[in-house]
Amino acid sequence: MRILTWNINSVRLRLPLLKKIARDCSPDVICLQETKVTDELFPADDIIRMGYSHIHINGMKSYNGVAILSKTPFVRKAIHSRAGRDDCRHIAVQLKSRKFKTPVEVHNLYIPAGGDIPDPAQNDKFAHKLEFVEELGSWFASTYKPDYPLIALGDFNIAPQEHDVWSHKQLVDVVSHTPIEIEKLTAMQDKLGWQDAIRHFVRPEDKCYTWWSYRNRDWKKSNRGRRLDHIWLTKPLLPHLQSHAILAKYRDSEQPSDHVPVIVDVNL
DNA sequence: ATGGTAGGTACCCTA
Repeated sequence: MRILTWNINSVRLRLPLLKKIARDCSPDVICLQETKVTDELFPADDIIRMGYSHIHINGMKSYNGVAILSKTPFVRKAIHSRAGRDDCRHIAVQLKSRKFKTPVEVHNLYIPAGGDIPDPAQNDKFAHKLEFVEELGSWFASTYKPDYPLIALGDFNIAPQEHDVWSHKQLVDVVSHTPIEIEKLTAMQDKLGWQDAIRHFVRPEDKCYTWWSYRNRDWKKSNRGRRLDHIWLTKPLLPHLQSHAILAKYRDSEQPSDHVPVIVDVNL
């Protein structure tokens, strides 16, 4: 089973690129963030014609929005509110599995970016981000056991490790890489024993990015990236993890997203 | 130290 996650930054604008990516690497399940569209205006017909006839969406006007597109049917679908808001940042589906008695659950997450000032007292958006991660961690820990087969993926808007950013020293006070966010994300990870599927393949001393700002003249030349997009698995899935890919070449597309797709192959 | 670009929407917000 090939699973792809991508912050698409407008599904309507980037539908042609989504079609190309789907043709190029034929994922079984596609998880999108920042679709920026209401469910009524979601381009479902095009996506069904691409072969993804099972669609679970939760979108709103202008901001946020998540979608899961699948070639195979869902056992169940869910929409979750986080931090007291219905702002379309967390949906989940269950997929049938031959390896496990229970279905495998996929959680598609768009964690708040958190604004510019890394102080929850001064910046409501940063306070919201911290609250979101904390609540999400408690919810996962109280809802599931560590031996349940779960996948959590999406745009986490946090680059936790030193080599998940181009300069640890220069970004230590920049939202996405501050100690407080990393502490919250790591606490969430530890509560359920989540395994970082990408770092399973990429050594901690090797730089690894999934996002390059639009605000650089030449993203490749300056290479000031961050690893904001993640795929996590609970421990029972780890022996079935086959491979990964970070599709950085799509950052060079015409009208690219600032994020690139991330893929894992898991034997389900 | 600053401002750089992109998308959606409605003349400004979020990233």
